[in-house]
Amino acid sequence: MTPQDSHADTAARVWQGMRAFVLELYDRRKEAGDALDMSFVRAKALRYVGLEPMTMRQLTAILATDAPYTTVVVDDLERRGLVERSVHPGDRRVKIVTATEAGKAAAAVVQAIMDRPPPPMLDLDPADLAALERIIATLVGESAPQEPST
Amino acid sequence: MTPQDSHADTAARVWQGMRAFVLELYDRRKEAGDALDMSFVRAKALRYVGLEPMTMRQLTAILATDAPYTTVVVDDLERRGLVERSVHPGDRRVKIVTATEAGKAAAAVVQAIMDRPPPPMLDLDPADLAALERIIATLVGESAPQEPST
DNA sequence: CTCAATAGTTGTACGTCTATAACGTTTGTA
DNA sequence: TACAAACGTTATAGACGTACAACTATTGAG
Repeated sequence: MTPQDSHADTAARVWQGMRAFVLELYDRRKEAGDALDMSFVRAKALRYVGLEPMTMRQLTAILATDAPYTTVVVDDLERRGLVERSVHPGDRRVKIVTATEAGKAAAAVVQAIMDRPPPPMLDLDPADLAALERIIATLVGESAPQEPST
Repeated sequence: MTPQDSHADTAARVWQGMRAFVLELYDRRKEAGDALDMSFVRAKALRYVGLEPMTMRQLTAILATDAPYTTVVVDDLERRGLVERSVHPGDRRVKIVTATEAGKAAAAVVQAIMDRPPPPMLDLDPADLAALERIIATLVGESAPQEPST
């Protein structure tokens, strides 16, 4: 907060702090992968499929990869008995990926690791946490459309 | 905010929202790499070396990789004329990596891309932004020690 | 001086992810 | 019926990152 501190300067500083908090101090991606002995992309795929069955195409979009790699990932998860493929009733071209019971359990493990709030966040006093919740909701809500592509 | 909403539940929800904001909506790592036509790890290395010269060992710690890969990364940056190696005066085992002028310029590009605040953050009203700055400072400040290793 | 420890490099192997082309199957349309 | 489009798979090549072993040069302690 220097004398000439502009709104944009403050925003930049806040953004840097938030990035450091999420990416440097409490990035759980490695931990999630290690817990299931698989790469993070596979764990991420399983996490989403565990929430609800989806098509290969939808999964490809979530993983932000291409179709062939999604095949590889789902092949691997299927070999581990964590997901199953079935044909979409009504369009036999489409495959639906569903988590097995074991898959849902593993997905829940990933979810728990990712969602576990960092200690400093738990240490916030209730008023600050409530304020933060409201502001984060604003940020995320306003971001429905992805960032304009570069 | 359900009737039985606990502090921990709220924190978990806020954490998820913050993660989504940083990692899903405004992850700039790919953009940074593309801008310099190099992998993100190289861009990250350059960004830090651009701030201040450091030893290979320090750079290895920042990149969270091992020494051999740091050698590969610095070799590449050196081949591009973006950094230079020099011997540490006082300990000839140690090499100091310094950004050239071109390297500093490229580092600034990366820095600018990473630090550019997302539009929704700029759209916050000043009071909310100030509150957010204070809370983020608390979170990051309290996080000096890394998360207890798994 | 001797020797263990440190910093960095070289080489190798592997898992992971990206990207592209080609293919079979199925669908919907002309 | 013929044909273009969509969905998923197979195959391949290559960049990227991780991990480990072995090596040189240098330093500092005994």
